[in-house]
Amino acid sequence: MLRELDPLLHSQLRLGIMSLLMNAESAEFTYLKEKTNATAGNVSVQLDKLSEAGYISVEKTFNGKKPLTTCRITKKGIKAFEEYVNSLKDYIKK
Amino acid sequence: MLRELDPLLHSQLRLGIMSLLMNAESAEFTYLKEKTNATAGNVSVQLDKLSEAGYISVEKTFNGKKPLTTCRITKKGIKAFEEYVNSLKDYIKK
DNA sequence: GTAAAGTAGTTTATATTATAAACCAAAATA
DNA sequence: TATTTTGGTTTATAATATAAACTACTTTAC
Repeated sequence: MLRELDPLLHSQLRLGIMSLLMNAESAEFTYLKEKTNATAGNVSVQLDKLSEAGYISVEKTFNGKKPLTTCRITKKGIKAFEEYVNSLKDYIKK
Repeated sequence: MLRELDPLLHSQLRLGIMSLLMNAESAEFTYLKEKTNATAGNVSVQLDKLSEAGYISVEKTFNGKKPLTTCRITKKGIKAFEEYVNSLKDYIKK
C-alpha cells in the first residue's frame, strides 16, 4: 500500500526550500528566492508554514540597514524530509 | 536551479495511480481505488485528468453486467512519469 | 534635498486543486 | 419487493498555491 506523503513537504516550492536547506548550513531569503525561482510573496508564505511546523528556524536580523532573513532546517525538519523521501520512493520505484 | 515538477504528476493520488500503472499491464478502477486508499469520486476525477492529458487510456466495458473501467499508461504517460522522477531527483538528493 | 527606483520582504486576494459528499443505475441479497 | 452492495459520476466545499498589491526603508539621480 502506498504511504501518505507529508502534505507540507509535497509542494514544489516548500520541497525546494527544504531541499536547499538540507544541503546548506543556512540560507538567506534572497538565496532561496533565486534558487527556487519563486516570487518573494510565495517564498514568504511558505517559509512561515515550514517555520510554524517546526521544520525550519527563521532568524530576522539586519545586514547593515537592510533586513536579512536567515533560514535553517531543524532536526524535526530533517527527519520529516527523510521520511518524505522514503515514502516517495514507493511511488517512483519501478 | 531546481526544475519544474509536472503539476499533473505532483499530486499524491495521481502519482500513486501512475506509479501503479507503471508497474502493471493494466489496472481496474477498483484496484486503483483500493491500492491508493482513495474515495471513488477522487479516483474518478483524477483518472479523467490523466486521461485528458493523454497520460493514460481508459476503457469502459462490462464485466457481465457490472461496469468495468480498465486503465493503462500510455507512451506519453511513461515519458512524463520518467521526466518527473528525473526532475524530482534534484530535490531529494543530498 | 527631494523624486524615482531598488531592496527585502509581508499581507491579502484570487484562482486552482484536491477531496469528499451526494448522487445514479444496476445487481445482488435478505 | 425492500435493502444493501457495487461501480462508478457529478457537484460542492475546503484547502492550497500563487501572484498582486502593499510596506518600510535605502540608494541613486537630478
